[in-house]
Amino acid sequence: MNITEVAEQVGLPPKTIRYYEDIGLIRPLRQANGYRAFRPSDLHKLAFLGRARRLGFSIADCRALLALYEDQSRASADVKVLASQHLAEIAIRIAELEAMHATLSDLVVHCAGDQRPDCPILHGLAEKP
Amino acid sequence: MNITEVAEQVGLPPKTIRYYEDIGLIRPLRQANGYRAFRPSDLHKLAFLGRARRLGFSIADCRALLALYEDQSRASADVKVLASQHLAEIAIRIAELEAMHATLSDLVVHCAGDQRPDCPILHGLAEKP
DNA sequence: CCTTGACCTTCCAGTCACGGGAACCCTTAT
DNA sequence: ATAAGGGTTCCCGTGACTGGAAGGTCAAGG
Repeated sequence: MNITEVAEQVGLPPKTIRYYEDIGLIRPLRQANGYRAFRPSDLHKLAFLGRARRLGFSIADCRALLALYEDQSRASADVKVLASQHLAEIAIRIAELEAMHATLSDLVVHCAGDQRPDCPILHGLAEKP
Repeated sequence: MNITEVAEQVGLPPKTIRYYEDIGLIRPLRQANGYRAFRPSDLHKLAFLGRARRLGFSIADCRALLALYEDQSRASADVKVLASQHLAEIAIRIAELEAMHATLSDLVVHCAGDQRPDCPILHGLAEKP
């Protein structure tokens, strides 16, 4: 199975798969012609990585999660700590974005949006503390 | 007024101020010794930029907003379009993060977080569609 | 006058997680 | 034999800075 087909199966671009090999997240074998030879375990890891990335985990987190995934003697507590920290970061980012949204929404609502130059949005950006 | 004091007044690091000059957002004058000479208008622009950035506008957006801010014959409609688009992007990012949060939260809740290796979080990352 | 320390300057490298594109090799079909 | 469509490596660019090195400037103290 060549890289493009693997890419389709796991839902990651070929470039990303090569990059993941570069940084040591996967270590596929090689065929005689130099092409990568992906084992089922490589496919599983890639799919795992794809799902973790889609949940917003950083590459560093993914590396740690993958190590836990591979380690049959892991403690689920270790996984839960990682995931909980990430969950907290997501919550913070949501709160920050909601604050931005509220402030900007306020400004936008009060802007006439016509041909006149007077604009509460620019006023807000220029003058508020 | 030297760059550090300006930085404190407008709430941006000196490095960022130099960077903003680099990319042409501000054009402070120079003193005889080569130090930057900031006019009040430079301070206003920097404060404006700081607030726009804190609302999540990209540098490209900030450049456009600054141009509108400087243009006395602008139409507030142009500002409103920019701000509304950004608002929509913020909303999308919030939705994405909330989806991640919901999924991950589900996984975390079902994880015992003890010394045993069995972990629903890893199961979820490994097996779900 | 000299030095010290705290400024300022420019420039280069690194961040994060890839994506684009060049230059070249391999396989398959015509 | 060649053309199309894989694959490979390698290098550069992204956004918005941040850190750090090398060197110029300034005010105060001995």
